[in-house]
Amino acid sequence: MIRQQLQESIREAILRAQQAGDLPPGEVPQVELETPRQAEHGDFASNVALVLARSMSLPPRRVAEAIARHLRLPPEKVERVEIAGPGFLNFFLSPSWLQEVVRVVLEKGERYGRWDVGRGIRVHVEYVSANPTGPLHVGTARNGAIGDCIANLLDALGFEVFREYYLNDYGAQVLALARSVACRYAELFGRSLPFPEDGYRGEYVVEIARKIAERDGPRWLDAPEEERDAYFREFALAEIVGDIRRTLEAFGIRFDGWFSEAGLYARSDFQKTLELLRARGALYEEGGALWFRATAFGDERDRVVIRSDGTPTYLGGDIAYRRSIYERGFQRLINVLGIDHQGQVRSLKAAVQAMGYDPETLEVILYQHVLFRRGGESVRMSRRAGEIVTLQDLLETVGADAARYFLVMTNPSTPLEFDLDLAVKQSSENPVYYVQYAHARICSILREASKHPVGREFVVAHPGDPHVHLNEARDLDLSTLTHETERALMRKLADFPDVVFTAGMRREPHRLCAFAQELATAFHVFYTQCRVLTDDPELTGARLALVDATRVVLRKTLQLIGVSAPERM
RNA sequence: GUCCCCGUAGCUCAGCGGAUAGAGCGUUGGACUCCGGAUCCAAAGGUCGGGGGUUCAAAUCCCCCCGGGGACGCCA
Repeated sequence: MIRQQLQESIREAILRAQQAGDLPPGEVPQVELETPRQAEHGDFASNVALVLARSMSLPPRRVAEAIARHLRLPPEKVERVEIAGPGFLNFFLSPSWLQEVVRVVLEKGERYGRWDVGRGIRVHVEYVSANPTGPLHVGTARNGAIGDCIANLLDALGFEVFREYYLNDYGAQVLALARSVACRYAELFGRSLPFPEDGYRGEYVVEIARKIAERDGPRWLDAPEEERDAYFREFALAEIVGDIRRTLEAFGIRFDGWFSEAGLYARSDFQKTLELLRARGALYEEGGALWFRATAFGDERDRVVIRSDGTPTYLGGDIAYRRSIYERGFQRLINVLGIDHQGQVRSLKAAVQAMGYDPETLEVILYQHVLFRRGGESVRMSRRAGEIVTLQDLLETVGADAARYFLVMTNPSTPLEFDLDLAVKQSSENPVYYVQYAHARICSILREASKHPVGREFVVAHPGDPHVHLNEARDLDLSTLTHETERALMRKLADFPDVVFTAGMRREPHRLCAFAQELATAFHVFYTQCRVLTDDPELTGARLALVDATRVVLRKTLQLIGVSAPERM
C-alpha cells in the first residue's frame, strides 16, 4: 500500500541522513503522511522535518532538504518531491504507481482493503441488546447500525468477530410483561385483572394475548397465578424475540449468538461470579444487600449486586455476563451502548478488573441519541406510554439502506437529528442513493460494454447471469489512464485500505460514508469527462479496468456500511 | 454539586496539531444529438460559542466561562 511504502522510505532516508552525518543522531519519530487539501501540494505531504527540526535545533527547511537528498524513490513510483512552505515534504506520485492500484484492486477483488492486524484475536461485539419487552424501537436503530458496522470493520481488520445480543429475559420487567399480557387476555373474555403498575400498554401486548386466546381458549383464566405468569412470560418472550429477530434481519443484522440472562441463573454462572468476587475480597454485606466493592477498582461508589429482597440487580447480571464472555475465550469485549448508559462504564470496568481481567480489554462505545423529528417537532417515544415508533416503522418508511447509511453517517459521539419527513420525502436525494447510483451506473457501463464492438473484447457476459465481468486485467496496458479525473479516481481507490484501517481502529464507522461519497463523486466526475467505450481498444480496456476496480471498492465500502450495492436502480 | 459528550455555512454534518476550514441539502445561474440527468459545473454563504494559554503552526491540545444534551439508584 502506497502510504506505508512512503512512510517507510522517509524513515529510511532519515536514518541514512543521520549515518551520513547530514542530520544529527536521535530517535526518528512516527512519520505522519497527510493528504493535502490542494493539488499543488502533491498527493501526500509529510511534516516530519518540522517535527525533527525542534529536537535537532535546525531550521526545518534544512532538515527537509537533508531528508529529500537521501530519499530513494524510483521514478516509476514518485515523480518528484518538493520542499514547500515552512518545511513540508510534498510527494507527487507517478501515474504508473497509481495505475498499479487498479491492477491490485482487480487482482485482490473482495480482499482488497483487508488487513491482518487482528489475526488470532477473538473479539466479542455486543450490540442492540434491547429489552425483549416489546418491538424494537427506533432509538436502538443507531446502536444496531453502529455496532454492526464496527463488527464488519473489525472483521476486515482480520479479527475473529462474534456478534451477540444479550437478552434481558429475567426479572421484574418480564414479569410485568407477562401480567400485562394476562390482563389483555382476561379482557378478551370479558374479565378484568388489575393492570400492572409498570405494565406495557402497546398494541403488541393485545396481539400476543389474542394469540394465546386463539391457541388455548379461556383455560388460563382460572389457572394458578404462578403457572399462568410462567407460561405467559415464555410465550410473550418467544413472540417478541421472534419479532426482534425478523426486524433486525430486515435491517441487515444477523447475530452469531443470542445470550439469555435467565440462563446465567439457570446455569449458576451468576453464583460462580459471586464466588469469584468473594474469593477476591470484592464483596460485602450491608443492610441485607450484597455489595460489590467497586470503589476499590476506581468506581465512585460501591454497587449492590443482590438486593435485600434477594433478587440480583441489573449490574449483577451484567458482571456475570461479562465473565461468561471471557470464560468463552474472547480476548476483547466491545459493547455498544447509548449515552444514557455512561454511568455503567466505570462499574463494569471495575468489575472486570475485580475478577482479574484487564479492564482495557473491555471497550464501551457510547453513542449519542438520535433525535427523530416529524413535522418540525421532535418525536417523543415512550414504549410504556404505548406511543411506539418502531424500527419496523422506520424500515417501512425510509428503507433499510437509507436508514443504515443515515445512522452511521455521523460520528457516534455526535448527536444525530433524523428528520423522518425529510427522509421519506427526499429519499431519492439521500446520499446513499448517490453512492448506489455510481455503482449501478458502472454495472450499466459493463452491460453496455458487452454489446460494444470494442468493449466486448474486454468483458465476459455469462448467459443467465446479470453480471458482466471484466476479463483478466493482468495483460492490460493501463498507461493511458492519465486524465486528471482518472488520476483523482485512482487516488481514491488507493486510499481505501487506509480508510478501513482508521475507521476500524478508531471505531469510527462514519469515515466509511465520507469515503463512499468521495469515491462516488470521483467516479461521477470522471464519467462526465471521459468516455469509457471508445473506438480505441487500449483506452477502452484501461478505462473498463478502472471502472470495474471502482465498482469493486464501492461495493466493498457499501457492504462494510451494511448497505446493498444494486446493479440497477 | 461532580463527571461525560456536543457547539463549525440558512439546515444536517465532516475536518487526522499543519499550508487558502470542507461536503450534502437549500438558494441562484449554467451543461451532453453519444456509455443511466438519481449526474456534472459555477456562484453566494464562516468573528470554527466566548476569552486566555501552549506551539514555528490551534477548529484540533490545556484552563476558565456561556449554551445544549446526558450520567451520578437496593430502576432497567
